[in-house]
Order: sequence, then structure tokens, then C-alpha cells
Amino acid sequence: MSITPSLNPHVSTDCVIFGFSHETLRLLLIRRNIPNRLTEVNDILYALPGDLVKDDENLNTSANRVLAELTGLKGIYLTQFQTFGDPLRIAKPKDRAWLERVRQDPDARVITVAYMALIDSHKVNLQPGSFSEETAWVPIHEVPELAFDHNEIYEQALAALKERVQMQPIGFELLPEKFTMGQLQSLYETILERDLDKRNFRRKMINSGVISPLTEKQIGVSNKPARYYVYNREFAQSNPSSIFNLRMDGSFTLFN
Amino acid sequence: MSITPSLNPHVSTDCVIFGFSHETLRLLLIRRNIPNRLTEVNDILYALPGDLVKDDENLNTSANRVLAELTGLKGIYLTQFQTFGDPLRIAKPKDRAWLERVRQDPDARVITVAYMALIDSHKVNLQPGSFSEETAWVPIHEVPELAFDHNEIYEQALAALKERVQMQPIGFELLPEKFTMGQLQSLYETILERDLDKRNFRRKMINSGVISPLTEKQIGVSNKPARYYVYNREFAQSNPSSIFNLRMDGSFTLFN
DNA sequence: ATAATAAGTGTCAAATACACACTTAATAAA
DNA sequence: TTTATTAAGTGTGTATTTGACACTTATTAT
Repeated sequence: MSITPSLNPHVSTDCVIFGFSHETLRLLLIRRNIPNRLTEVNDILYALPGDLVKDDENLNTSANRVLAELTGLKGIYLTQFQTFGDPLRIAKPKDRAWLERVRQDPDARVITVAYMALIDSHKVNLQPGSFSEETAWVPIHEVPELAFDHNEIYEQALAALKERVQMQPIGFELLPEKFTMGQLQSLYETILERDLDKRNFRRKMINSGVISPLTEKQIGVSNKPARYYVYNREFAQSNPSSIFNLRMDGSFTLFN
Repeated sequence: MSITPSLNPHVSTDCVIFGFSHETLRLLLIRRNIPNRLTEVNDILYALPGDLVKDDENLNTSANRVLAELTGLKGIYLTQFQTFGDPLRIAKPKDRAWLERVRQDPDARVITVAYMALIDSHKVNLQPGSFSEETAWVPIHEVPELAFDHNEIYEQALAALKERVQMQPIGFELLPEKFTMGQLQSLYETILERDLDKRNFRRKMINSGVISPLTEKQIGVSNKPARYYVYNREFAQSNPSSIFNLRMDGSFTLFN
């Protein structure tokens, strides 16, 4: 009788998936057309990808499943950052229509464990089929009204990203394997919403040891070709994250 | 028929409550005597305080309720830090006995949203009545085997505390209104598990502006009496947390 | 050939971090 | 009442890190 017998109707995971392309930080959203009984025109509703958690499934597994179904990718950077459980978070009328299409028990209260994913958006083959709806990379400054409390979730994710990128070497997850110093700096400037000094930035990045230069350089650009670098994932993981403090706000550290 | 009709059987909050007394970081645990059918002796099981979330209740509200029922205190520092949802997290036989006493639906899978509370343990009037079981402040290095996955939750909380205490001025939440520089340093040394230089520590704390000296000093101590300080809660909250970077591990900051 | 573009490079001054030891004020013990 | 004990309180010098700053280089486009 039930379509999704192994889904826990009270717990979901949602993924805030960040990508970086064309010098812009982007969000991967899904779009649904919701029939509006009043206007007889479809409402278009955007939302974060997510799903109910299966009864035998870990939270991390669930988030990874959502991510893999959507992008076809596995093993990408994915981290839990906050759980949202306002009793009214899915109670708006517009959202009800969505839920009625998608959920077996649309009245159930659902708390959602939110994850942040960082992904090289060039790797993604969007697979609209699996969610049978459209997906889109939306620049973070053009994020529309989202379903449920997803705007709040996204904002919290962005804040968390801004914090974490200064503490841990995770920015690289948003770039291709090989990247230039210019791309890296542009990424940081975008996330932090401030300009950084080119020479100081290079010095810090190189000295930190988390990236290594290649001999390979850009070809076909109409300016001095930039050297490519790679992220030393092993190095970063085998060293205390403390060696990589990317704060840049005039703060000072405490203690000897 | 049901005893607790408004409880969501699938979502709970658990509180890792830290206190600091006698130079020791402590955890507030609850203790239950669980009848063991085999030995006919009661098993003693410790656990983190927690409860199922009510259907009309926010997660934060729920955690605050647990905290207030246990300690009688309101308005104390309480922050969500991670959600735990392993499908088997409450499946151990010992834990089943507990659940059967406490839960209407002991078979339900429960995910738990874990909170970290920092509290001046001297303020607490333990109220064993409300949970109708005992509570105890346990030194963190003497934490026994806990129910469910509570050992893991506690360890994650401690790790989170260690991180956050270096980023945000939250250590003060563990101290009385008035405290000495020695107490503060001892607190930090305990949390960070390393010795700190007295002079550098004082300088940093004073310069940060988050504490203010009083004219009042200790009385009745058999050594030079220490000056008392107070935490400038308003100052700390009205300034970007970035001014208060307490890292102390030889890291360096990135960028201008 | 010239223009346009982004890459790449070094130094100095200011701020911060870190290491380090003696004096002081109180009580306790002799 | 002298002496011992204990923790508080205080300053400086060196090394490291930060932050500000401008010109040259390599490539393609015109």
C-alpha cells in the first residue's frame, strides 16, 4: 500500500550544495511545478535537494544518497552543519501543495538535518531524472524564495561556509583538480565578500603547504599564462587543522 | 491511554552540560537503576539528560526545557552542535531496558539533536525530583560508560567546546560572575589540555576587552589575594567575534 | 608593432607572538 | 614573631607574522 515503506516520516536531510563557476558562488537547487488550484497556473517552487531518511539509514548516508542521486557523484565533501526543527517549518500553504505530491504523510512534522556540500561544479552531470524535476545552479545573490524554511537553511549554510573556509582548507573542494592562484583567490574573495591582497594571499597559501605548484601552465589565454596548483589533500588531513588558519580580519590569537 | 500524547517518538534532544569546579571540568549526568532480569541486581546506567521533543516545540525550546527541569536555571548558554541518527544508536540490550521504562514506544528509531550547555555549576540547585532519578557532576576524565551513544555525543561535545573556546568568548559562561585571572587561566588550561604562559595569557585577555577588573579582591586566601574580573557580555556580543581569536597553537592567519 | 590583460614578484614597517624570573601579599607553621 | 608557603602580579627583548604597496612579464588581440 505505502509507496515508501522504509522512510521515517519525521526526519529528513537537506543538502546545501555549493559550486563555483564563472567567478560566482552558486547553489544547486531543484525546481518543481506545483499546480495552484486558484490560478490554474503552475507555481514554480525552488527548494534545496533533500529527502526523508530511510529507517535503516545513517544521516550521513542519507545526505550522500540525496547528493549522489542528484549529481551522480560520490565521495564529495559533505558535512552536517545544523538541524532545523521549527514545528511550523513546513506549514506554509504553498509548501503543503508540494508535500502532498511528494510525501506519504504530508501532515507529519519533519525535522531536517542540514548538510553543506562543496563540489567542483564542472564534475557534475546533473541527473534530472532521479528527482524527476529540474535542477539549476543559481548564483547565491540570485537565490529565489525557496520552499519551507530553505532560505534560512541556505543562509546558515553560507554563514557556516564563510566561517569554515577561514579555519579549514576546504575551499579547494570547490575548484577543479588543477587551479590557478587567481582562481583560488577569486574564490576566497567571493566567499568572504572582500578583496584580498594578491601578494599576501600567495605568500600565505604557499607557506601553508596545502597546495603544490605544477610545472603546467595555462594555454590559450591572452595574458601571461598562470601556473596551475593542486591541493595536497593528504598533507592537509595529516596535519592539525590549526596550521591552516585563514582568518584575515585583524584578529589576534591568544596565548603562547 | 497514552501518557505523553504530545511527544514525537522519533526526535529527542540531549544536553551535554559542562561545569567547572575544583579546577575540574565536569559533566552533568543522570543516573538510573535499571532492573536486570538475569542478575536480579539493579544495573546502574548513566546518561546525558534529554527528552523527546514535543510536537509543538522548537528544538531549542526542548533543550532548554530539559536543562531547566534538571537545574532550575533559565537563560544559560546552550547551543546545538550536532545531530546523531545512527539507526542502531539505541539498540543495545541494556539501553532497551531503560527505554522500556521511559518511552511509550521503545522500538521507535530516535534521532537526537545534541546541545552543549555551559553553566556556572555553583548556580545549580540540582532538582532530582523532576527526572525522578539522581544527577551527578562527573569529572570529564571519569565519565563512565553511558547509555546509548552518549559517550560519542559527549566526546564530540568536548571536541566542539575545545574548538569554540578558542574562537568565541564562551569560557566565561563556566565561571561565576566574579572570577580571578587564575581561575580563568586554569579553566582554559583544563579545556585545552595544555599549560599557558601566565603573563601572555593575562595580556591577551585584558587587551581583548572582554573582561573588566573590579576593585574587589579575594579575602581569606593564604597568599596574595587575586583581583576579581567580570565578563563584559554586552561588549563581546556587540563586537564581531573575530576580535576574539583565542587560538594558541602556533597557527597563523591568512590574508590582509 | 602596439594595446590589453592578468600573472608574477620583494621589501619595509608595524603588530603580534613567545620566552622568560623576580617581587608581593596574604596565611600557616614553627 | 619569625619563617615558610602559596599564588598573584608584573616587563622586556627577540622572532615571527602581517599588511601595505607598484612594477615587470608573458601571452593574445588589434
